[in-house]
Amino acid sequence: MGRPRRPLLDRERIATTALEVVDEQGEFSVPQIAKRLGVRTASVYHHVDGRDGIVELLRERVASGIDGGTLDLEPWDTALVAWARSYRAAFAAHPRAIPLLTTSPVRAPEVLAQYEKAVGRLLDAGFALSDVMPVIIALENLVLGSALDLAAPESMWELADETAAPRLARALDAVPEGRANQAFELALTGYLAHVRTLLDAP
Amino acid sequence: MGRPRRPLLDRERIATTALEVVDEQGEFSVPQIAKRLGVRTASVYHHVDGRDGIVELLRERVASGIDGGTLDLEPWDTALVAWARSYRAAFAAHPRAIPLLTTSPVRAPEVLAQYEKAVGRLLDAGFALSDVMPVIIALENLVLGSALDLAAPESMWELADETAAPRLARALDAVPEGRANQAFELALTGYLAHVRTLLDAP
DNA sequence: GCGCAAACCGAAAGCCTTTAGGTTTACGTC
DNA sequence: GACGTAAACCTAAAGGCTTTCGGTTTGCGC
Repeated sequence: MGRPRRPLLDRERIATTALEVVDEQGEFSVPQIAKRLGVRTASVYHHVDGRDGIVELLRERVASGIDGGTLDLEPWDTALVAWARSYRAAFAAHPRAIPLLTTSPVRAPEVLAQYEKAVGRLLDAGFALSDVMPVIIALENLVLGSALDLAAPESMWELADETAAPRLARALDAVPEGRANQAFELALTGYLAHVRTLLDAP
Repeated sequence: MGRPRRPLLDRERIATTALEVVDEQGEFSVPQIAKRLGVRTASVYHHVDGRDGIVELLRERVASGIDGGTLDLEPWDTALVAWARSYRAAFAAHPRAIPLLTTSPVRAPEVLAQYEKAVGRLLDAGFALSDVMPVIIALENLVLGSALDLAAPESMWELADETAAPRLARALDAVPEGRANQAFELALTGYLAHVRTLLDAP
């Protein structure tokens, strides 16, 4: 067949298709993506650094949904919380992709720029240099941990044997709607309150 | 060859070997485990429900490192924090296994019993029924998020281009030792402080 | 117009997971 | 103690996946 008049593939289309497949199935394979794009498997490898390269593409694509503009809000704590919510929302938009992405943190250039901005906001707010990274890493952990919760099937929270854990069963019944959001907001509130105290006590 | 005089395999040995492989390589395959046990690949399938069954075995094995006794400590908040630390420590003992396990929460019977106990402690402490699960889920998110951080290679935190993110680079330099622990403790402290306030404000 | 590089394809190696069917041994029952 | 059944291992094989290699055609710069 040879080279086509117009390219059939590029990294954008591969990323889009991969995310499509993952959204539907929770996994993906290179042949699956190739088939959807009407192309042979080997061709994909000309644009992407193997399967892991596609995962990295997914990571960047999903992370591009984070609104870095939130970090410009005033005051600094409003900015931090808004950023955390946007961070989590970006993952929440593709729940089935989350397990693939959380294995290593996002390190795409645009996201790194956001980290740089976040560090700046914290330093300007008066945080000690040695406190800044723990504060940010803790936030990242919070976001990723809560994101994983979104990826877990609802059935994980249905009890097989109610009599073995009666109080757990009652507690579960009491929280039907939006449990994931509620847990995230709870942790976020506590986090922020504690972070604020770091400013007063050097 | 036929059936051996003494069984060569059982779920215990499979779990132990799988964890061994994962600790070394960060992944595992059924043929790898079979080879280590001096057995053919197909034999493993007689004891375990496929590859996913082995993952579940790993989840249970790692979770068995959680000390449920911490939940008997007094007062309730001491118990909760000790449980969280033990929970995370169990994962930290096998960092390379974490990505395999965090995709869905631990739901082994013994761990479920711990959840039941945790619910009991919170109810006895006076928490509203509808607050209990969010409090516990948030704790779980905290633990899993921090565990993922342990699994990420250190190189993830080395900056390729320092000039592009000068303040981030400085902040990173200021936290060389035990950043993961520090972030976890920070989030845990904030979490607990906030959870305590739920008791006073109904 | 020519040459080089780009973009696709076919083929194949070497993994992996899983199942099906055979063979020998243990174990409970009569 | 004999016997049938089920357990525990095996060989074999299907079918999937990732990745690489070399071939073919086309676009593009000079």
